[in-house]
Amino acid sequence: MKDCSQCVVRNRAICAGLLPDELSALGQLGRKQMVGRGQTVVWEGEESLIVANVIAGVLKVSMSMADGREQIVGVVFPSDFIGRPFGKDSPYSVTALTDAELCVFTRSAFDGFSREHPELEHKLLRRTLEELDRAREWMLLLGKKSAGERIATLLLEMSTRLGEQGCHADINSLNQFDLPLDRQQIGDLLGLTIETVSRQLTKLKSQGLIALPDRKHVIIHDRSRLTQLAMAA
Amino acid sequence: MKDCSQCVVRNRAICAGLLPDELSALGQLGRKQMVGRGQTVVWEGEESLIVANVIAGVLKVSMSMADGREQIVGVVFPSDFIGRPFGKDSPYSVTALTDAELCVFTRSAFDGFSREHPELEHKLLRRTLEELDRAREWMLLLGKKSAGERIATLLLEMSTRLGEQGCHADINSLNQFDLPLDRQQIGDLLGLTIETVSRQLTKLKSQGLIALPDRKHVIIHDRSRLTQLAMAA
DNA sequence: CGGCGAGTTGAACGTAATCAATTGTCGTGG
DNA sequence: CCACGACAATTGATTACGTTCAACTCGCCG
Repeated sequence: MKDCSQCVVRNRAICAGLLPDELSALGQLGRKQMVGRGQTVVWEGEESLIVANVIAGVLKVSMSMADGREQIVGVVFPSDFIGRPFGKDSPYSVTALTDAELCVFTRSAFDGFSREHPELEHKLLRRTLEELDRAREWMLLLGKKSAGERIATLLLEMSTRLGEQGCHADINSLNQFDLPLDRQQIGDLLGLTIETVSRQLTKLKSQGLIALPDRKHVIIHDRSRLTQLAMAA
Repeated sequence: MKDCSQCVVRNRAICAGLLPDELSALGQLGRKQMVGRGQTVVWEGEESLIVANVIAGVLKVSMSMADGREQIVGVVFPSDFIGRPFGKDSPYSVTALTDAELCVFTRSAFDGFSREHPELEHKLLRRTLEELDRAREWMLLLGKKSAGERIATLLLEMSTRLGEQGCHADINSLNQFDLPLDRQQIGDLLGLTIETVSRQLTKLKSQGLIALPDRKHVIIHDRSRLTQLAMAA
């Protein structure tokens, strides 16, 4: 990779905070890679060969059962880190939900580099702790929330996480976004079927809390009521 | 704390691998604390004041909703690490399921120490990555598995995690253990009600796969069939 | 205009939740 | 040692939520 100093996620990814010479050394190890929507870059159960920073796009992290049932266990956005460092095999797959751009490292090179650069490991630790918090929050959703609560939670979560991306000229952009997931994927993320997802979305629409101009676009009209719905019956 | 060199979890906890002088410096910061069954040492939503290594006993990590619904998002055993470093508030509670013994640090002291000792942070990172793997595995369970599959998975998971504890003279100890959870807690961990937990256990018993001599004790008779049950319909 | 895939809507079903009653277990005190 | 009370667990009957199966609609592209 030529130059990290112009990277669009340089201030938010785990590379942030590295000294200039450290950054250029890391840059030598990485290469940019474009991945198309639907393309899988890490395979569940396979040897963990690569890790990467997400520069652009949205990807899903998923696990599946022998008979094909699939659970999405994470959604990653620009500046997030993907892959499983320090482990022989990857316990999950990573697949692009939109066209995406990655900054890819071989796992062995990254593992070695990070052991020699505590600041990088520290950033990675913080990120992993945050990811664990999110995973546990989602366990609460999957274990205890009703279908309606799940959908409301998803919309709010997507709103904030997509919102963290750019700096927003207007507040409205928080309440208006494109879902990077289709109905099946929403179901796989929430532990519901497409039919239930569809019905719950229709319900929210008919209650006037949201609008759905097209299949991907969401407009949140009543954020506070949606928040109430997300947290209690 | 006097002396880490005699600690029963010294080879397995994150302290393992520290140099002797590092270890004694860390030991100065920690103190042993006994906690009784049912006692909570970290509160969800409160300031994250302490972190700790588990020396003995079993504890649950849990999150709850405004109306009281509770989800257990983790179960921790001796040598495991608890608490939320590098974060103002703890997003979850930690409560003893059995009488337990902890090696407690103030979070601020631990945060500072670990930033100066990359080896410690590295161990913590590996552990956090493993915990994240487990959380995601559990998301698959909560999102996609049937009640029967969940119970089978739990029994196997408990068997192996309790088994990692001691070195076993005989193989049978893997197939025979005491559940540190009551039925309500099993329900809160699996996203089921006590009644469903009870019915599924009774079913496994009547099929001869397991025996339940008393409320806590479990004997696994047919491990392979239980494994099959845990993974597919 | 036709056909295909994604999404929505409807009807019937099934799994687990809920409500309710009973049994079992453990700790305490007679 | 047994009787008692309190709580945990089991079992049964009913309900409800989400799933499943199926038909239909919409938008898009050839």
